[in-house]
Amino acid sequence: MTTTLLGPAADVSALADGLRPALLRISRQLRREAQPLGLSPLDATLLTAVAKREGVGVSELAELEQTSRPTMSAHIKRLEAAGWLKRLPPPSNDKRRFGLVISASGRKALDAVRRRRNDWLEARLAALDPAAREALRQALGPLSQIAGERA
Amino acid sequence: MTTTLLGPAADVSALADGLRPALLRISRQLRREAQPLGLSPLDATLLTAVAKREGVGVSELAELEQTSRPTMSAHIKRLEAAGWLKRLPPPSNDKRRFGLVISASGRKALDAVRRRRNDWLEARLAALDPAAREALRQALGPLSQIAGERA
DNA sequence: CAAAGATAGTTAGGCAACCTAACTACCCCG
DNA sequence: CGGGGTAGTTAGGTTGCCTAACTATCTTTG
Repeated sequence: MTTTLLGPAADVSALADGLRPALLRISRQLRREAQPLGLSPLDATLLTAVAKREGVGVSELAELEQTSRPTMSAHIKRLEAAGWLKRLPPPSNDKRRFGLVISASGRKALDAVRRRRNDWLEARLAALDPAAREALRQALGPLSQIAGERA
Repeated sequence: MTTTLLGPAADVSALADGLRPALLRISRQLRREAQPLGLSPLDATLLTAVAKREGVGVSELAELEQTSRPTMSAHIKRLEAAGWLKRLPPPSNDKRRFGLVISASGRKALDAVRRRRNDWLEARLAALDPAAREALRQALGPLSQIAGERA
């Protein structure tokens, strides 16, 4: 608790300094594990997001995932080419936008990834003792908040 | 606690599924904030690592930071060009390796970044309520462990 | 109701951080 | 002193991200 003597600002600063390298390193590993025959962590995240909001549009999804529209457009193109999601013609009468939905094979790929236990992050989590995992579970809310995740 | 009914494996799996998107999104933001006139989060992390182990070599640093040697080599080159660190001639008699040390201006840049409070992560942390920050503080150890950080 | 402006999505061009393979230069051991 | 290992770099490619600029389609409004 020595840090609190310096006031909340120093406290936050120290926490940020501790979190930054850990987060950078973890995400490096996370992005690295592109299973040759499965979904990358990013793909899985995007498919999950689409599954959660069937019929979402590219722009809306970009905003949810906090990327630019062109970036999301490219991801969608890739995922569509892989057959993991489909574009439905306009849900409204607006001919500019499509509704994105996960395809049957996308859902299958997602389930397969979830069933398989050879994932880097899962392996790391499994290696921790239960108290450490509980601490992470408690931190999940705040982390999501920092990430700016909306329902 | 419903998840625990499915056993520890499902538990870990659910935690991983929750953490993955949050971590990916946070790191996206983190990597984005390249302050035009200061250190990027990556640069700050690397300089700190070098400062913590004066005289470290490129390979050793690569291993510590969990990147390939060429990747680290390139970072070092960039940081050296920016004047933030220096290579000392061999600390031993081994002419293959150099000892890396942070320069005066590197240390100054690091201090300046720490003093400035306009950092993305710090701002996000400051916006959380104290309990959430405490949860993150508790999670810092486990996160560092996942990241494979060594002393 | 047509022109002007706003919005959905794409294309084009670039950058940063990563990787593997292959190379140079050096060390050390038998 | 020759051969195998190690430190570091070079070369070449991938991924994920960005901004600017464009097309096509609404929507507003004078």
